[in-house]
Amino acid sequence: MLVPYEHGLWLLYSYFTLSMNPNPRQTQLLELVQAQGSASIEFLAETFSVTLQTVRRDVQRLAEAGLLSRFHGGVRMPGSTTENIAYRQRQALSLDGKTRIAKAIAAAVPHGCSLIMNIGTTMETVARELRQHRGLRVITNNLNVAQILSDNPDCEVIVTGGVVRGVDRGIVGEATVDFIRQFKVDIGLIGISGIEADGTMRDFDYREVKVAKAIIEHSRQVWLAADHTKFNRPAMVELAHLSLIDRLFTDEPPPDSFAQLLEHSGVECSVAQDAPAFETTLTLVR
Amino acid sequence: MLVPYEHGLWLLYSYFTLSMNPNPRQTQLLELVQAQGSASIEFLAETFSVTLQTVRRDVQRLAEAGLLSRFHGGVRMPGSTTENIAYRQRQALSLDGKTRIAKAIAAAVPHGCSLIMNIGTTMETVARELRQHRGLRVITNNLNVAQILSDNPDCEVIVTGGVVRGVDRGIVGEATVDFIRQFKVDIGLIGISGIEADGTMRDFDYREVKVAKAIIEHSRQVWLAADHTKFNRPAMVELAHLSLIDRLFTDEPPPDSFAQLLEHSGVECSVAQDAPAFETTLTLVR
DNA sequence: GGATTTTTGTTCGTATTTGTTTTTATTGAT
DNA sequence: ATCAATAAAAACAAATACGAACAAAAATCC
Repeated sequence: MLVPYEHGLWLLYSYFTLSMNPNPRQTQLLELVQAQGSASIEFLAETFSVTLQTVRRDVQRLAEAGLLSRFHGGVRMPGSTTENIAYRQRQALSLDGKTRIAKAIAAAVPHGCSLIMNIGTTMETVARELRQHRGLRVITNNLNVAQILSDNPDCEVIVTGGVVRGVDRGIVGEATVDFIRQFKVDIGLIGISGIEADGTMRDFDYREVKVAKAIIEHSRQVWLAADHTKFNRPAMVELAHLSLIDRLFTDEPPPDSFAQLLEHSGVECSVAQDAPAFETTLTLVR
Repeated sequence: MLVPYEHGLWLLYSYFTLSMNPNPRQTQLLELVQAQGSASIEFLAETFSVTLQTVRRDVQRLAEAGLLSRFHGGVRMPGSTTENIAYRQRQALSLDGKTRIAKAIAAAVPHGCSLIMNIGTTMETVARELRQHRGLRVITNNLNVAQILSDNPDCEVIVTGGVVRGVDRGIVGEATVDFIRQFKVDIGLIGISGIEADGTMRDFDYREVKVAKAIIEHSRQVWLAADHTKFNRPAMVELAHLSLIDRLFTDEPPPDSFAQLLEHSGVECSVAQDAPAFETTLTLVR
């Protein structure tokens, strides 16, 4: 089953293969790998007194079921590094557009103001661009943003409390929403998963939507960061209508239908298009 | 290779080229660079007993995936060039002792229990050792700990809300204390700046002391991690007396005066001595 | 018991990784 | 600017690991 994720990436969810009936040896193998962290195929074959081929078959099935990850020569525990890697890689995708948006936002943010920033790779890029700003006060539910900005000694970083989501190091949940409600900041910066043709902003995670709503309520101005892939991209959970947004930052001119909509909704749209020469050298194209 | 022409197609393509399956060596290389901040190609080649070319290949892939940045002659952590050098160096300081303590603590922590961990380089090392644990629930005011443990998909990480301190990415302040007061966990793990001869634990930051006090109050057991440099080390703010501690983990037998004191205070003292930390981390695959 | 399905072992062509050598690129100092 | 020293990339070869196809063994079903 193909499920849209972000930036046009598709995740392959195979529910049927995910459920498997492991035999005793496979169960033991799994436990052994969990105990040791990783193991080579050869070691496993010797341990269970079977052929390399048999171990490979076991390992293949267990890996298909997502119970462990394999590498050339052996297997290791799933998740840990790889999930994070996937996220980092996603961050590297269309980095050029994100960086342009981020630079535009950073240029528009005055020194010494207060911000709220939510999750998403775009926000992390913005954080990177804000490292040179002076006297900022930033509230965020994104651990990566917090980490990046805490490098800036002249920036007060406040993180919301709550449960950390492993995939993107975002903090979601009631505690986060309650925390945000304590403040009223100059600018709320939000990233988003998709904007529909009628101007409805949507996201995939309802908990993150709650956070975003709280941010909108507790910011004097709301700025939206959305690269061109976000236009007309479907997402499940309704967040709010575009009219609640003050400014929109994007990397390419939005489709005509949106242009009218933005004007009608009183949204000031900034298109960060042509990158300066030095930026293009950073383009990640291989 | 090719600049995106049809967007979705390029994304899919780059997703596959960028995705990598790190083998244990690559994972450890990454961890080593993360721990030390940077490393030379030559050092890495010697550490892992492989050719310079092999390291270069590993490094190239990791760099392509955006997991580290390379420079002529070596690699460093990606992104933030303003890495907090002083703190990283402190972490590298007596890393061996810290790792031994961390391994001992990790071995003593049962699967599936709840923890609170406070700030300090030792706690980060403990977090690293806890990545393979299952079913943990960890509350921390240390963003680095949160980051490390959020790699573990089977670990619920809860960060306290509040102002992030730039030097060590610790979160201090009233909000943190209030947050901790909501919980009661199995084990409270605390690191500390110094223990005086009379058994008084002290720290440099009064706000962190408040956090530590809250942790002691809201943990069923309190374990203290303190390497040998902490004994008789003066610090300003009084935290508590040793008698509130249940277990002490250290890397060298404490001075005689402390041995009696510990016995008298009912503290179980575990000395994690000569365990070649580096070797064990490098022999994951057999 | 015999037929059928599943699992395991064997062989072989292919792919991946690693080391070696050669060529090209960077760096720092004349 | 030029040159030597060093690092990185490219090209190739050897070793090793992987997957597919098929045969043998074991388990399951009637």
